[in-house]
Amino acid sequence: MYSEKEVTIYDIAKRLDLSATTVSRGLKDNPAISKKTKKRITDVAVEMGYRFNTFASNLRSKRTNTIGVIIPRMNSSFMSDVLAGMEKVANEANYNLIISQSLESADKEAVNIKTMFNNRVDGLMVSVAYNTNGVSQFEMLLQKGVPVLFFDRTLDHPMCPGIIIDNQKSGYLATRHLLDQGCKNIIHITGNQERNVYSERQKGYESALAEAGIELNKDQTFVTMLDEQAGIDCAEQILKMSPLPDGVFVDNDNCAANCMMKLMDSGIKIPEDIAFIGFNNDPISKIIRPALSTISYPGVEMGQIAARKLISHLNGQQNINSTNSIVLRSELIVRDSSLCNRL
Amino acid sequence: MYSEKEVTIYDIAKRLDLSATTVSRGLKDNPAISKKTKKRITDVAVEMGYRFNTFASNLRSKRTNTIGVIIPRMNSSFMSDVLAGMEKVANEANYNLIISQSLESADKEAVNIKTMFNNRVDGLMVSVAYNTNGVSQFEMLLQKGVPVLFFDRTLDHPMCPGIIIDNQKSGYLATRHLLDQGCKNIIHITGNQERNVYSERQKGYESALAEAGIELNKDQTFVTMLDEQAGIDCAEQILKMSPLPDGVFVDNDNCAANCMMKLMDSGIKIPEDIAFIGFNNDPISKIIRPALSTISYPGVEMGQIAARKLISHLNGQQNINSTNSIVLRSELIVRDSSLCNRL
DNA sequence: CTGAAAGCGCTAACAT
DNA sequence: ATGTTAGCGCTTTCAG
Repeated sequence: MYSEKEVTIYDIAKRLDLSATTVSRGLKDNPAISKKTKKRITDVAVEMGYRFNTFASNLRSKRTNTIGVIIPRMNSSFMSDVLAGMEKVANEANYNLIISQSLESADKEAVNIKTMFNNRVDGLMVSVAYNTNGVSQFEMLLQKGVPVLFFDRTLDHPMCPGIIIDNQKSGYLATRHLLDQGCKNIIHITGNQERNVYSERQKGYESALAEAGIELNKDQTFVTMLDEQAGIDCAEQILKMSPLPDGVFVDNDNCAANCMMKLMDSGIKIPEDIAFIGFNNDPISKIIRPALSTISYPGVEMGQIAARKLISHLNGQQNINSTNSIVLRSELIVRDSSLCNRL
Repeated sequence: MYSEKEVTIYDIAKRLDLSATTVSRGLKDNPAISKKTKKRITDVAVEMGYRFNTFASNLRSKRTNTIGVIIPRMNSSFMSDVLAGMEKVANEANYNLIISQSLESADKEAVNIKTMFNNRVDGLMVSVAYNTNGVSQFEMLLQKGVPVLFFDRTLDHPMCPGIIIDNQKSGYLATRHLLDQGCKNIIHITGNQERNVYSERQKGYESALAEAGIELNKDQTFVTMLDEQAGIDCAEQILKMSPLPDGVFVDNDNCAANCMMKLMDSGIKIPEDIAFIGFNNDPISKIIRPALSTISYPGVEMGQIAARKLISHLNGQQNINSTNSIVLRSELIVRDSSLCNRL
């Protein structure tokens, strides 16, 4: 595989007439080594083209300084923000990140967990797939003392904290905003109710309706995959409804945008006929016309907090198990798609 | 760190009164082991809670079965497709992927390359950052015989093939399409001309203008970061131009969409006043109104081909150095944003 | 501040 | 079809 022979700390040691131990320490800013020796070591290391062997180190020290991350997909601006936040904190604390996608499949997620397990990650941060069922797949990690932390889409487990937003309140705020605009017949396009993020938002939707004295109608909650196709399909369903709804709350901006455009292409006026609000504050919400009202939540911060929490546990500064969940702030952003003012 | 003591192949060997070698082979589908023994081994392994130690294996075998991927960002639908393609091929060939983002920074990219190097990736696939300069940062890998392959945003190096589309032709097609619609005063919003993807598209733009007998005007080429802000900034610049351009070709759909919306917000009619065409066939191009004409290119396929190429080299089936580049098909997609028909 | 010795868990090479 | 031996390159432990 490799054309040149690898340089080891023994080669450096021989050259400098030192022991391998000293070289190892010198390469690592160990305080027991004098500045002078340290400099000689690093200089020769560079000169000889030495590269650190992570495997030997990990094998010996039984620590990998690696944190695993499993997410449904990386192609959303929210996830991209989360990862950026995690990476920053991890890098600063000298941890590497291994990132893998479940592509919304519980099976693929289970494989990813296993791979992370075999790769001996020091800890794991997960936002679970659409159809994940139960938490048993994490037991092997927990039994070996590998901490697991959930963010955004969480599971309930006494050992695993979750970093979340208040989805119920956000769902309430979104629905309440439509009600305040005079909507009386509001659809909620949501996802698998096993996922906290969607069931909580549904609860918020329901409580806002209840507060306004509007009876809950099960046909007005659409459980979907929340992808582009779902947006289009929902639009078609909505067009068949009679009377038409006068407001739509969608748990994902991308899905909302697709739904909205399809309706507009069919002659529906937004927000005059139907008011819209999405979720995530994805860049797309600012670009479409009418601009999409939405709920904003802080991806970068969520990633940073998750990583910080996990790393402080790994470093023994703070036990993760004492935390149940950390709730971040979310915010209603009003744009044209919901400003119908029917009152 | 770990609460239980790790089970090794020696533990399994002792329990079954076999040698560690046999256990190692049995765990690996080595044909030299009888089915019966194999089954006994795997059963006991599961029972004892054995987990394979990647580090010991890598240390000994000097192979990691890991391929590194460095990309500018993962938050685009194109990159997401590329990664999905790579992951599929890699998984099937029993390779793992380590993915990292340069966030368009050459410095961060250099750090990533170093990390990949230390992690002893068997090979590396890279789409370079916006401002990457030269190829020297890859030399350390190449010197150790680690193959490097570029995709989409490539660098010129005799040892490193590139998987690309014909950017010049695509730029030509986009510009030519605007010309065919009767545009005579066409802006090209592009990126760093050191990047093949942008300089080639610029060449295509220039050749289409030349063919139409239109003189090239340097002020009509905007070199930008091609992000959302750039789209807005360009719109502001365009509004100050006199006469206004009648066509805009943008090297990125997201930037194009932002530019277009800003212009429309300022009263410009698209495509009547200014025709627009983007690049990438990002989902956003289908959602905005008018729908954005664009150039489509196959992300999943690009990822698959890149991974296949690299892996067949690693497996010794095909030498990578004999290939200079592989060019995939790209395609003009006409939507409403460019249908002005001024002829 | 530095060193000697041992061993992390696996697999390659060479037996049998 | 299975076993023996040795060693991958590092860090830990104990000793100076």
